[in-house]
Amino acid sequence: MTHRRPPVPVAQTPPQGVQRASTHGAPPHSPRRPRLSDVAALAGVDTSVVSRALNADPKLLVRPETRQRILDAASALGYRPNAVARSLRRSTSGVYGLAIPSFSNPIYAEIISGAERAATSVGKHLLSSSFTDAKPESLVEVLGSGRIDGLIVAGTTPAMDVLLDGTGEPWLYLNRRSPGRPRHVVLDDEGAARLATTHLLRLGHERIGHVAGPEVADTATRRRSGFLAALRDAGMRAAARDIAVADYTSAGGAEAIGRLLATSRDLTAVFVANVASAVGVLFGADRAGLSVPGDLSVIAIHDLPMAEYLIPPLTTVRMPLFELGRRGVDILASQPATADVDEVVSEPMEIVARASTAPPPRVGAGRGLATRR
Amino acid sequence: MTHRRPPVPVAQTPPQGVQRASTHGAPPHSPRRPRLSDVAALAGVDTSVVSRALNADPKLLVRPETRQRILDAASALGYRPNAVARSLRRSTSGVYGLAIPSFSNPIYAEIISGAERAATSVGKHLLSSSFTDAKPESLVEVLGSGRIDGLIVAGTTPAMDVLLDGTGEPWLYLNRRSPGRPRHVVLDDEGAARLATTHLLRLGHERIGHVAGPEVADTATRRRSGFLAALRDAGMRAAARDIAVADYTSAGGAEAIGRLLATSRDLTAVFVANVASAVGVLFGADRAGLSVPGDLSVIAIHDLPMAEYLIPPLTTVRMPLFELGRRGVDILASQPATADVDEVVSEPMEIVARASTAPPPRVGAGRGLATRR
DNA sequence: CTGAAAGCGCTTACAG
DNA sequence: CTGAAAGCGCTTACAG
Repeated sequence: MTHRRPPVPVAQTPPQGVQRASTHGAPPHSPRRPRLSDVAALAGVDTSVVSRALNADPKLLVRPETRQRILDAASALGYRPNAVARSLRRSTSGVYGLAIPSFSNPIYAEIISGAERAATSVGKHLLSSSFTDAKPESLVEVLGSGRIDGLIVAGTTPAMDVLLDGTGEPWLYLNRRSPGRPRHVVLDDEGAARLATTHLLRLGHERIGHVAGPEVADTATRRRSGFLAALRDAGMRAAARDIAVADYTSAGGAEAIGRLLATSRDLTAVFVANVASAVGVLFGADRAGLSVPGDLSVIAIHDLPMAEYLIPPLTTVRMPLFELGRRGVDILASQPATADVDEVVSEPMEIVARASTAPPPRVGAGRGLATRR
Repeated sequence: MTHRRPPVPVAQTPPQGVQRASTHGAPPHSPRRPRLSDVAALAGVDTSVVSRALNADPKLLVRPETRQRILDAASALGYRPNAVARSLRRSTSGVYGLAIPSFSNPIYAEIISGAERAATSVGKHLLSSSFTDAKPESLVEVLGSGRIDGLIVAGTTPAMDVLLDGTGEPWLYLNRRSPGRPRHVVLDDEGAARLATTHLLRLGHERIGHVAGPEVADTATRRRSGFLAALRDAGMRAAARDIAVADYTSAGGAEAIGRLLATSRDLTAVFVANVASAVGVLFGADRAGLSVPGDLSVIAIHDLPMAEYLIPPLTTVRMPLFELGRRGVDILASQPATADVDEVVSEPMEIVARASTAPPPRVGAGRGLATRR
């Protein structure tokens, strides 16, 4: 029987009772959880044979009837191996960890989903945690504690690659580059931004603004670069006032589009760095009396189930987030902790064209600039 | 794994090599992870003393200088206790698990956040997992494996309370009632629905519809009850055709409001079972040519950061989700696995009044039925 | 074919 | 004040 004690912090020690009363002669109908030795006793064999039989060790030569006796005994007792003991012995836990800043950003949902799928397919568990409360050191501590076999860190956080390296265990940044030795898988955010911007250019837009993500986010930097590069390739350039920095939230997006419209009144389209901001942009445009896409086209990075039901439905660039999570786990499982990893997920990104983008208003038609001035 | 064998007592002191070894060719020599015995050897004391010193065992009487030597040795070696060995010995892992159907539903983000906070404050970790891929049995297996000290199950899933009970470990349903012996903490979904409906009644609405959640969801049932009860209290009743069952998604919400408007043309308000559906309802109303709230008021359960930036901003009932997660962990930590738990989170719910609700259109004014068909 | 033994890295009652 | 010893529940090389 497992002893339930009051939760204690690391330092402790109420002088609790003995773990288990006596060494031998466990009561037959004890509520104690069955162990390997209970199965062995019931089957009349050694624990080592039980272990190998239950683990289907191919090197175990055992009489079919003995094997059956073992399996019967295990199921009669409801035996479930103690994963902790196994982990200690094998020095591998069968668990990968994934850490993100917060679960409230919906893009992580898809990443986790891909990571869980990959973990399942390599026979591991994936357990996730946010570190809003926990300091980065606590993540390092978990990775170094033997509890998990590897850690994926997604999203913007204080850099901790050096600390993580100190554990000797494999870890990986997802969609964020590691400053020191390369240990990351990223999406082609620059390409996605190019794709989005090019979509607007092809529709005929010539004055395109950008609602950017926060400066600290690596993804924001790459998306801004892609935006600028696409304009450059088209022989255009963006003025500094055509870019408003926001923070990947709806509130920030609403505020940023307000600034943009105030300073760059002739914009006919805006490329928004993420979908949450874009919700705010749609709102801000509406509040400013602009019709989307009649007066202003809006496109954003990342798709969401909800995007299709915004007013108007939002054109987005769908990114291979699921695949990103999957690759993360695959690499953890297949590459040594010391290997350099610098990979871009190759799955295609695609424009999900919805109603928020359209050709620019013809000059002189519709609201026209007058509306804004 | 050669690193397990060599008991060579070489004067190994160098703290972990943390340098960015340019791993080209020769794999960098990864020093074996320091164990308790390494610290003991360096400090010149027994492992048992080290253990007690590092764990700040109050019963340990040790000379200050010895204690300091131990702490110095531990930090010189970069010693990090092996949590697996500790778990095996203490038969407690210091980890709680939380399982949900999917991370893509944003309400879980807040629940997880509360649960993580509570776990931190009782000195435990909280690790989360979805079981979209994994079968319920795999959850049971994790709970029964000694890896975690308790499990919280949130959201609609196949019932597995009997299986969970079989592990002897504590578990808890969150916002979902257990069919057998009570082991759940819920929100007052019925009260929230009453609150929302009453809000509409107070605005003067007399024809109120309901976009419900899926029949299988316990929360959906409770919200529908609250809706009906509030109407009843006001001396009204809802016809069956005033309720459209959806599935907690935007797509379902859009579809449901379409059905509702087709059959109950005189509705002036709709109570939507969750916020994702409400996004679809706003969309569907707009598509049907109705203005919100001019023609139709919309209110939904659960608040979201995005709700404020929908068009129009959505009136919601904010639920104490954070507190729900927190209570879950608190109970896991404080109640025995055998205790009955049947609790409603007592923190207040509140109406977040935004622009999607208003008094009903005056008869003869506004769109009128003609607009609809 | 099956068993005995060592040991994974800790913690803790007990002895001195 | 500090150490020796047992043991948490497994796995696995080795022996018979």
